[in-house]
Amino acid sequence: MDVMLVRWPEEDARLRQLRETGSPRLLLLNGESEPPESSDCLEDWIRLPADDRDMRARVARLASRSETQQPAPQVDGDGLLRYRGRWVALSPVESALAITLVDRFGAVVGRDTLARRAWPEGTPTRNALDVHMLRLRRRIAPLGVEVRTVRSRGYLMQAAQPRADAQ
Amino acid sequence: MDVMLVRWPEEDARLRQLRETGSPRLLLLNGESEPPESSDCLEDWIRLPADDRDMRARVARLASRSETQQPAPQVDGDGLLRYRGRWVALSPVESALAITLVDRFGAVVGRDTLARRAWPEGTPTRNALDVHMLRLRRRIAPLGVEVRTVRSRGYLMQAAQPRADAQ
DNA sequence: AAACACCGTTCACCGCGGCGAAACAGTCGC
DNA sequence: GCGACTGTTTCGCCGCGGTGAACGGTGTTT
Repeated sequence: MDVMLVRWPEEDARLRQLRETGSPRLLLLNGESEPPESSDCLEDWIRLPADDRDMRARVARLASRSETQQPAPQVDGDGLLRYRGRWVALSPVESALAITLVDRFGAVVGRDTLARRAWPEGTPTRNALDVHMLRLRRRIAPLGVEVRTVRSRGYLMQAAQPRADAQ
Repeated sequence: MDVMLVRWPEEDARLRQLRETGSPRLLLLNGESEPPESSDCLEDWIRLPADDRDMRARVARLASRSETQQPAPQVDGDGLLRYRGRWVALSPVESALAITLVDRFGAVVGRDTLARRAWPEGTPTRNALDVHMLRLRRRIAPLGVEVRTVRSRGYLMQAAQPRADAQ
């Protein structure tokens, strides 16, 4: 993942967004600004004007860290979906769906596969899966994970992409 | 844990030792030295001569990281729950519950497990556990420790986190 | 182009049960 | 007797699973 450069404190809004999505970021401090207090391992800062080698070294270090971080969420035995140090509790049905999606993280999982995992005895209604996918989406959104629809194919879980219409 | 200051590259031997033990460390680069390549979250560096605020900020960040990476409280033989240098006294029942939760710090512990530890002879009532969990929560809150409910699965003890619903 | 079927999203609602929380009461130790 | 500890009752919220319905986009048929 690319390391984002953020002017600080000018681009505070952008910084918050990057923190949400867990993107590695290097803050470029202007003049006499106080360094930020975050202890996040994917955040670093440097004071301008900066030596070019120093900046490259810090960018490289952030990039290395973001690579060694496990990119896929995990669902533990207690129905907790963990991602980047945070977690949310899932309901039993949501767990079954999430386990299947995490298992093929980044790839499409068919609706029939999901339905069989969630209801081995048979799907209740046509709508049931959709509703539970909606609930799962909202539940995991705060973690920066999203479920995308692939029409007539199924669903795909991935790290949340920054919204294009973000304002 | 205290952050160690290391002159670099002069004190290279000492740096290796600190890396071995996992101590948080700040490298003080002399003149034109190349920055080190470690991506360890408990290692940082700064080029001399350095602004005093900048150095304090980096030391504080390393200290914060080293603390949050070993966040498990302890319950001693006298029913004292200790965390980050502070403590609170627990009642016998609360101790039994806290010991079980600390043992699986950060993971879910089932209600039945907790009930068996607290009352080996048999649980008094359904609600007894709830009430004691409520009391334990209030007791340990001042230390920055919280017990989260995972519905229909059990309870989970962890370092108190800023409320996620505040936005 | 208009009509249509298909697919997926979202909302409102219901029944059930787990859990939170307050209030009260009993017990024990100092 | 006072305070800490424990257990019980009661009330009520809210999470969960399921259902029906309204809405909208898409591709196909006429």
